[in-house]
Amino acid sequence: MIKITFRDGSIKEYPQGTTVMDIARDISPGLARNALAAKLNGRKVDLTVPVNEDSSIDILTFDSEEGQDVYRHSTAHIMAQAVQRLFPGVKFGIGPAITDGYYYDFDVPENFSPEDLERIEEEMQKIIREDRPFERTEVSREEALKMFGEAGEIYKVELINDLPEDAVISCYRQGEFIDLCAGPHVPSTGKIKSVKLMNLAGAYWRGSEKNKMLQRIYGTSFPKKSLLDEHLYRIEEAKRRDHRKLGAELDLFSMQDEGPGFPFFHPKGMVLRNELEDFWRQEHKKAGYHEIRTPVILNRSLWEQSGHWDHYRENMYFTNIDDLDYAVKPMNCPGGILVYKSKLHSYRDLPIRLAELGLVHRHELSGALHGLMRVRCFNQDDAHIFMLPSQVTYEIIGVIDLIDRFYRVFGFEYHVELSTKPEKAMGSDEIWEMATEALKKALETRGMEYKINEGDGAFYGPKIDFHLRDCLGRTWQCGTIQLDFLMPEKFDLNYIGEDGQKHRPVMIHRVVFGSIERFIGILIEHFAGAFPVWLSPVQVKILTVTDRGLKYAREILATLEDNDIRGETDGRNEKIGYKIREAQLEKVPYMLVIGDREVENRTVAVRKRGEGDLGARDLAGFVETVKNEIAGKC
RNA sequence: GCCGAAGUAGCUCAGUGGCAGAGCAACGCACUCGUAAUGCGUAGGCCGGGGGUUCAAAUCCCCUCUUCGGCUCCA
Repeated sequence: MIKITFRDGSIKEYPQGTTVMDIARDISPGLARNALAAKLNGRKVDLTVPVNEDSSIDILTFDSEEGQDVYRHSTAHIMAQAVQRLFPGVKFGIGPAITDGYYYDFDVPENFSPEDLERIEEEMQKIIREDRPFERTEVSREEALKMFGEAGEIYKVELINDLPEDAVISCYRQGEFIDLCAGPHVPSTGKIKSVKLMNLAGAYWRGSEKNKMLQRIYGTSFPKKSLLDEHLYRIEEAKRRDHRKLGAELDLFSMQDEGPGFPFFHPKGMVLRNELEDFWRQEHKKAGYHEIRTPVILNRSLWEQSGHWDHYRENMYFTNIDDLDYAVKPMNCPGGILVYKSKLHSYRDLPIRLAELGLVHRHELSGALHGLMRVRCFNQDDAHIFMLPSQVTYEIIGVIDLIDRFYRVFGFEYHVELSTKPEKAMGSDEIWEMATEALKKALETRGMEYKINEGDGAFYGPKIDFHLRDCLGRTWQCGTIQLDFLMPEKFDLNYIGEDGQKHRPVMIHRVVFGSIERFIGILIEHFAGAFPVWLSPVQVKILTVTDRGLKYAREILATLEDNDIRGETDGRNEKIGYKIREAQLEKVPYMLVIGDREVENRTVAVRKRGEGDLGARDLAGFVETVKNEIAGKC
């Protein structure tokens, strides 16, 4: 007998050689039905493996991410099989599970069409109905190379050759289809219920543009139709909230052919933007920052000195003035540094926190542009903190607190990642080590959990990234804190210490919103355009029932304006239902319906977005309510 | 930048070689109306741009720009 330890810590005995499936069946028929694969002593395995020694077992179902991965990966194999049936001679790339689905890369002479996807999906249904078992075989490297080599599977051969010496090479077969695969897989193709092919895209073999472009088909699958429907609904919802669509509908901003990647902000977009910036200025003033503004175009020599010329040139724009080379700034730091250097500093002055809503330009690949989320010019809510080495941890914690305060106001949750030295980096390993440790220490002092991203830092220093989560569960990188021991060196920054000697300050680069443009894009999608009152371009819309209400409507508007409430009047000759519908589509938080009754009683009939008709009340009380909501950033 | 798709009225879209269309929006007129679309009428187009094929091009071919979906990159 062998002892099996379950996830909950309970232990049970089984005869040696009992399969994982048998064990699942023994626990409950329901679990056996839902079981997809298992983790045996932490290693993912098929349900068919026999257990020969005391082990811990975790049965994987669709409820866990790992279970979903197995499920989707098996679906990817089914898709590959379908493609092989319909397109003989296809060569296979890779076909992993990804968040919410899977993909498989194919090398086919002709590009797939949307109709092909339908055919492939139908063929997949057929394979599922055939309920073919997934069978695992382990082969030697030679056998594997021979098998895939003879089949002309050049990509698989490349993969096999790149496997480490000691790797166990396994293949999975379902029916006539066999694929190189580490597994595990669901027991049989019939286990897959609802499949859907989502879209089609080109993708380079191994992600390198030096390699051949393969055809990638994305798909997803779920054990229940209702789950698939829910997923499709979420995608629809994301589409419905697309900031590019809402941005046009709500007249916030536009993109023009004359400036690809350079957004145009319209009056209503500017209201939103200015609210964000006002809030930002208030908070930064409170946190001890001083605002500066530095030029957009600066001399080449500055960029050579900062290292951007060597490390960032491909993303920069250049110009020539009076026969001298200039660059359009892609970052604000050199400008901030020049401000610091413009006078002598005492250790008593430090830390100096210089904030700048700086307009930067970066040459992004044309294919990467995406609404406000990926643009070629944007405003960073930047700041550079110059400090004593002894102040580093305290300052970093201060920035973390500031960022935390901001995200709470918008109702965003977030997580933190720490990025370390990249390949293209300046400076010695020792400096990087020191800077990275300082960031870790700040995170740990504040008791924050974090994930490490090896090699993902900026070229001048390691960084902490803040990833916020929107209401659809998507994450966006916004805030970052980057520690920099290098720029102070390059620019020979110093301060006069207690000893009267020059010393080198340490520098932090940090942003909270990241890019104002992108943050606005995120807000649009997060709120589906229905902004909280304090951010709404129009906070109150006054709707007259007949033109007898016009005079009173103007009085109301004046009162709103006196109270710093953004109002608008709709006095057109239209039915009230029509005006309400329009204001509703504009997502205005409050409407005031003004008919004869209101004119007579000097009241306003309030209609609130999302709640409907709230009835009549006096104007002063309504103004108070709205003012309080604005002040409370509701 | 690369692969694929698309670009027709302000918006959403129809129009596959023979007179450029619809709905919504806009404008005009009538209706003075109570919580998500009143009716009638009018106007609106270099069919993204350039070149070519053709008696004839929104439509076929070439180039180019932009957008969209990906790859890649990142705030």
